[in-house]
Amino acid sequence: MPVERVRRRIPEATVARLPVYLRILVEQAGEEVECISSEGLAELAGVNAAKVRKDLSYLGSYGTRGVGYEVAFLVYQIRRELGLTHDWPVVIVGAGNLGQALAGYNGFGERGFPVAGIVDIEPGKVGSVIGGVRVRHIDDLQQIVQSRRVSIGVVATPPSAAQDAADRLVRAGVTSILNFAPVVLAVPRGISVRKVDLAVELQILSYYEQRRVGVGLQAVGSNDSTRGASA
Amino acid sequence: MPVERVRRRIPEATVARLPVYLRILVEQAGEEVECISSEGLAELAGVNAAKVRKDLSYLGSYGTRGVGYEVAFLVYQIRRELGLTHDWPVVIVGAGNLGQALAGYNGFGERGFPVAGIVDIEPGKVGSVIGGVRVRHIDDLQQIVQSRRVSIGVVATPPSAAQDAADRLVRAGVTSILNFAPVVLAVPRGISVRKVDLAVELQILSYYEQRRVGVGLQAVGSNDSTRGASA
DNA sequence: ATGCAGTTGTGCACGTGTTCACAAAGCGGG
DNA sequence: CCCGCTTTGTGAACACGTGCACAACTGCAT
Ligand SMILES: NC(=O)c1ccc[n+]([C@@H]2O[C@H](COP(=O)([O-])OP(=O)(O)OC[C@H]3O[C@@H](n4cnc5c(N)ncnc54)[C@H](O)[C@@H]3O)[C@@H](O)[C@H]2O)c1
Ligand SMILES: NC(=O)c1ccc[n+]([C@@H]2O[C@H](COP(=O)([O-])OP(=O)(O)OC[C@H]3O[C@@H](n4cnc5c(N)ncnc54)[C@H](O)[C@@H]3O)[C@@H](O)[C@H]2O)c1
Repeated sequence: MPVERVRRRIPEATVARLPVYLRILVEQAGEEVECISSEGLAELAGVNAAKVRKDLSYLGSYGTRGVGYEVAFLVYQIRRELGLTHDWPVVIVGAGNLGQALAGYNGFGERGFPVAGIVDIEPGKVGSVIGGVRVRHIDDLQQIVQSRRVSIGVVATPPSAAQDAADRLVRAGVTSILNFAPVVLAVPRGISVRKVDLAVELQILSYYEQRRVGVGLQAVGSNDSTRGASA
Repeated sequence: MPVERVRRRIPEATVARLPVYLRILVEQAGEEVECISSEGLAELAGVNAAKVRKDLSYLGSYGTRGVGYEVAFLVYQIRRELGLTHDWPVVIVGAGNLGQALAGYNGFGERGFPVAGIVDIEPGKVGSVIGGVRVRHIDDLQQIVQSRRVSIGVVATPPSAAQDAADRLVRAGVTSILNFAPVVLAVPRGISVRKVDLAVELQILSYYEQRRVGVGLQAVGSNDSTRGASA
């Protein structure tokens, strides 16, 4: 039979949870667990079991009634759906405090996002080696992106330079951006942007902290991570 | 008239956007802008104008029809609502790559989240000074939390130690946790947890990147940052 | 005064996401 | 081979979030 090609669109909320399931499943596989129920996975992911089943049902009917899901197979399916069947090299712009921490972090490469390069505008930063990658000048950005076929860029510059960094990334050919600078980036249509803003996170905590007058009565919230990606 | 005390509950999605508005408004105030319309603010925040108005309406009716919102006043109101009228000292657990980057980052203190302390379990790490803060042993955690009245803790340990770090934070008296480790933390009811997971962000980008077969037709998505806080 | 241009605040309809509840289906034991 | 136990997959109801559209209101010009 022909491989199904009309990929169903997966709800954004589900896309944001699949990586969490994936990590848990990989961990379970490492512990020789071969099969897991939606209930079990839900427990480990801190979400509702029905949600797990519905999420997984977007991938296809890969469970076995009365039994559960085969861990290894699910891992494969989620990887495939998330596009993790091959590596996605990333380029980091800004070799400061944060950029260095990111470049020196092995977790990225391990998860299929090797650091193809890190660039900075400051000549003084160029040349030093972080996590096995040499810092290069930002003028080399396009060359790095094209030669290494990079489609994901990380912005780790000061806020004032973030838009410039994003512009350069887009011009160099990057189509997805992960932004750590606390600014709203303007990008052309079709470019995906996701933002990680620690100050915002803290301020949200502050809000709930401040309301902690009576008892903790807030909804369990389940840490979903729904944010818009892509434009 | 008595000051209104029955605080309306603000929708989570709105709470997540208020910090963004706040930052923009503070910036505008710095540029001598005294008044801004929902349209103008929406443009800068990259969202719909009606959404801005609805969000702000949860704070009260602080706009002037035909004119807009007074920037300074809005800043004050959002700060008040988010509980940013006073500082929230934070304690960082794990003085590794990331913990050091965080401790050395001034942006936190500037935004009202001074680093009250950073602790590690490794005796070798204890004693060094990062961003003006001396790394202390994790056994001092409770003392730091209580003497400095810390209610927010940051987990920056390896994944395997994250649950332990969270447990210690809770035992020490912290009621909100910002977790950088890629694990789902279990915490008692009433403790707020927010997670920042870079690998998840990259995997979400990967999903949309992979689907980029035809044209970029995905919804604009607007970067909201809605995640569950608190348990 | 009155009119007009501009902008807010919100009712309403719509779309998305969550959860319940249950029929359908697999499995193992007798 | 059938029965009862278990768990999936999903329809339907509900909750939540978004955006349109417009009445209500402000301030200014005449
Ligand atoms: N350090 C943290 O823990 C932390 C936490 C939260 C957010 N952030 C945000 O991350 C960003 C980076 O923070 P940081 O602490 O690494 O800052 P940093 O000042 O240490 O580093 C910024 C680097 O970017 C480089 N740069 C400046 N303009 C550039 C340009 N146009 N192109 C390329 N490179 C350029 C600078 O030379 C510098 O090396 C900031 O926006 C900050 O607000 C950092
Ligand atoms: N470095 C990054 O850029 C980055 C990016 C994304 C996610 N993360 C995550 O952030 C976390 C920290 O990363 P890192 O690169 O700083 O790791 P790291 O290994 O450099 O630092 C971890 C630190 O935690 C300390 N520690 C270990 N167990 C502890 C315990 N029980 N109590 C207190 N301290 C303990 C260690 O001594 C070490 O100093 C990890 O979970 C990692 O997955 C890091």
